[in-house]
Amino acid sequence: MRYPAVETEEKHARILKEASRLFRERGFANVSVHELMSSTGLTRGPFYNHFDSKEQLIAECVAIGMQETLSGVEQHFQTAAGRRRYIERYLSARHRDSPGTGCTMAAVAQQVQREPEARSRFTGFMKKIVGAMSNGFPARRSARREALHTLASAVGGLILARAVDDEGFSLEILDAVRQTLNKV
Amino acid sequence: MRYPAVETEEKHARILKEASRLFRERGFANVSVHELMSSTGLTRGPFYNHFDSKEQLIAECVAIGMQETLSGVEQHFQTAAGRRRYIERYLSARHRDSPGTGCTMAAVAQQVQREPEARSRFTGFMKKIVGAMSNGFPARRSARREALHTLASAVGGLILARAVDDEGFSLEILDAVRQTLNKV
DNA sequence: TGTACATCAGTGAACGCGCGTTCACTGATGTAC
DNA sequence: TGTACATCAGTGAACGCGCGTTCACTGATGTAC
Repeated sequence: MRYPAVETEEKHARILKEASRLFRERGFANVSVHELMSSTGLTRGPFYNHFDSKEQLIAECVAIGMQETLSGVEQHFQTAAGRRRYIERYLSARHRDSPGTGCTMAAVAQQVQREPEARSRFTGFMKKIVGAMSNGFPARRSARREALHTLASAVGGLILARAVDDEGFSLEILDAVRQTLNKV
Repeated sequence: MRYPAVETEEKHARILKEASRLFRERGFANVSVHELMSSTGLTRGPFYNHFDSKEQLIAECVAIGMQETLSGVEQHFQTAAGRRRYIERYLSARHRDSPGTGCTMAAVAQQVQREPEARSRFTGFMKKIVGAMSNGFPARRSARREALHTLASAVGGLILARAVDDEGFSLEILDAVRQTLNKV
């Protein structure tokens, strides 16, 4: 049957939002199209009314997540104090425990290699993020290097803190990276 | 039919070696038991003569890979010069392009979260690696923090360098992390 | 040392399962008159 | 404004596929006598 035109766009947005969360929480391969549609209250069929393929959905979700991070960085890396607060939050237990709403890089960096379209979007946004971060470092000559190193440390620290199954060790990793980055 | 007892152990070792390489290259989920056995020259059946399950094989492979890294760190982090050389090689294009024989942490950190047995082994080895790295930092008070931060930067840098599909940008990431770590 | 036979690492077909994707069908909505 | 009908976002069964795992069977090896 035909459905109200207003609801269609809203459903499309809901699929994207759910997918973006689930992909970050459990990985692309561990979220099925069926589950995704069920959690949006639909059956599996109409997925292909909304998207060409799962691969395309993945690419869109990566772009959406990276845009979120880019916006956050643009907003907070204007000043050294803002940068400090951003890093503080990035390397918190709370961020570690909520990958579904957290940084896309830390969630999908390893999986993105095997998804060409998503990988390309990932790369484009990462360049913009590094550019935005550079503004937060005063020394003009080394700003870009410092930005790249800060990004690698923060992403690496978060990934490792999530990988281990020992809470004390996990917090130690987050603390070590946070303290070192805030000394600069 | 019955097969020579000598060959059995050799086949077991070959499965482990192949799996360890393939898992790092393509991820646990993207290497099937069938493919693994084929590449060892066998059919799929006898996999279960050698291992209880794919899950158990994954855990063993993670342990083997982490042991390799631990040995390397123990060997090279005795002196500041050795540490420098190790980091230089860790953040090289060559290491980036050979995940199959490279660092297990950078290859499986994100997947290990969903494999409890592998995760536990990963955690145990990571503690030992951090301990071994600490010896390479002279300042006794901050050695452990510096070791953790160095590890997070190196792993994060390698993961991000592998994630992007732009060679120039990828090299820039490796260079930035390498230069910053070698300044300390 | 030679013979009889139990052992067990292999073979390869088959199992059930969940996956991404397709498609014939439905019927309230939105439109043309 | 009221009626006739084309539209199309849904439904839900079905597709082929590859997965991890099981199992009845094989026959040279290794062992007991």
